[in-house]
Amino acid sequence: MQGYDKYAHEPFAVTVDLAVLTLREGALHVLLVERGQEPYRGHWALPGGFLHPDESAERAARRELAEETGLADVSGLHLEQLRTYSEPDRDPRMRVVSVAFAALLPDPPEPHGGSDAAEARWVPYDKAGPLAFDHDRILADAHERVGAKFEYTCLATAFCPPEFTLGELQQVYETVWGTALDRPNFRRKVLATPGFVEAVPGAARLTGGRGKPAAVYRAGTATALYPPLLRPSREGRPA
Amino acid sequence: MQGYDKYAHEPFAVTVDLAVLTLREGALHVLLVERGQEPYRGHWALPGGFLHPDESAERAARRELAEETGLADVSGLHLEQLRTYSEPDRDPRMRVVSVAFAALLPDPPEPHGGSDAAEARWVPYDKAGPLAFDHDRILADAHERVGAKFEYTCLATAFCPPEFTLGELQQVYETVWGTALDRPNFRRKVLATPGFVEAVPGAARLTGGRGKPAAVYRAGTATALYPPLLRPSREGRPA
DNA sequence: GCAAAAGTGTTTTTCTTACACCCATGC
DNA sequence: GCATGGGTGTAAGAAAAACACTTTTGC
Repeated sequence: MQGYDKYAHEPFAVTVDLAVLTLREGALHVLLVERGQEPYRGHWALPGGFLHPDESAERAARRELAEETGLADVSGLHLEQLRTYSEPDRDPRMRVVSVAFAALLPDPPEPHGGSDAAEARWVPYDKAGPLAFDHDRILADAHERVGAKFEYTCLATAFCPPEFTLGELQQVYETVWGTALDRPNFRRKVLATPGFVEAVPGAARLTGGRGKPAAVYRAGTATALYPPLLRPSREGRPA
Repeated sequence: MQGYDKYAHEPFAVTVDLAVLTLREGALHVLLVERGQEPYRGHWALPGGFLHPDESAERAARRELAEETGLADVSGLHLEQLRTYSEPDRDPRMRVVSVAFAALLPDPPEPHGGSDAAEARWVPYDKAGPLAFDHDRILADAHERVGAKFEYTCLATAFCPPEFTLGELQQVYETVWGTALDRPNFRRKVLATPGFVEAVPGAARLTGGRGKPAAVYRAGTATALYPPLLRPSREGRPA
């Protein structure tokens, strides 16, 4: 941090990139925008943009998220800084350092209409083809991070609407992890963690058209999950 | 990522800040430098510096680490990106976005002599008084991150020299977590995880002057630790 | 009645925890 | 001998995993 003047005149552009994840019809989706200019014109990319002079990366991410999704109320949504991508050649035109975030939304908040000219769209995670820049890696990192945090935090409720059933919460886990979970054990685990969910007294909802109506819950106040709820598959888990 | 020109002329300075941690005489230490100029002249701060035009934040962090510690071989050392601090007012003079890293060294690699003019010194973690800028927070975040990663990765060996005993490895855990662990259980856990440590065949070392010589181990190839080795205290654990 | 989804119970196994105890060394 | 640190054994408890079974709804 000493030697301010030395390289102070080698400025960098600083951007945020957003991996906005949601669940639609039981599948993980990501918000992508189609690039309207070079480089990568016509390719899909993660939404994002430059930091304004007076805002932090977190604020910039929230602003971009609001702009891209058309949502005015993004205050309560989960936004998590992933890491910063700074390879010198990650943008062919100029030196761009990008602070990446993962954002979690309950269901499609709206089909969204971005304020930017470029088209934006929810795309199934698996079909989010080759993206522009290093966005494939950012997206993969976001998925991995979210999956890992599901193990030891109550983050999964961020994918759920204000009121949800345990079956829906379990589907969130199963979709993000890509594995099936045992329902009885999942129930017990969630209910045994104080503050993970809290029951909505009278409510009950019919989920699949058939079957017994399910009890309705709200997200609790707890953030940590102890003991953790570990993913079944050990293979291919990064450090 | 669209709209390159919009704010492209509001450049930011980009720096790296390093929370370099090591264990000396059973206590966690952090590498600090004394600032030779305003602001915070005379205060202690985390080492760091500006990104060069052609290097990534990771490379810059490694370069600064080598410069500050006087170590030529910092290639194998553990360097982990923490997060990026970008509050607009974090530096009173100009807009500086800083990518923070945590670095783990086995013992003092040397008393180190920095190439920079400012004095650098190992300081006990607890006595790392109020630091310049937001470095107190960065340091606390680094400690928390390292402690958390000890639970589910084999990271602790990064604090150990190439050859170490299980008692020494246990001390690493105890020092970073600030809690005592049960020796028999710790042993079993470590040895039950394939690839965490591997025995050095003939070797044995006398650790405390007295007592039975301990078997010597090397770091294994595994990175993940499954099942995890969870910290005993659940209180005050962040999300 | 049947299928589908929610919810309960139980058993087995695995992991954690808390100890008691033995071994090898320096003094 | 005895203090010190390394290493082994074991039994109780907690948690995870597997799976059988009941309940309530729509058709």
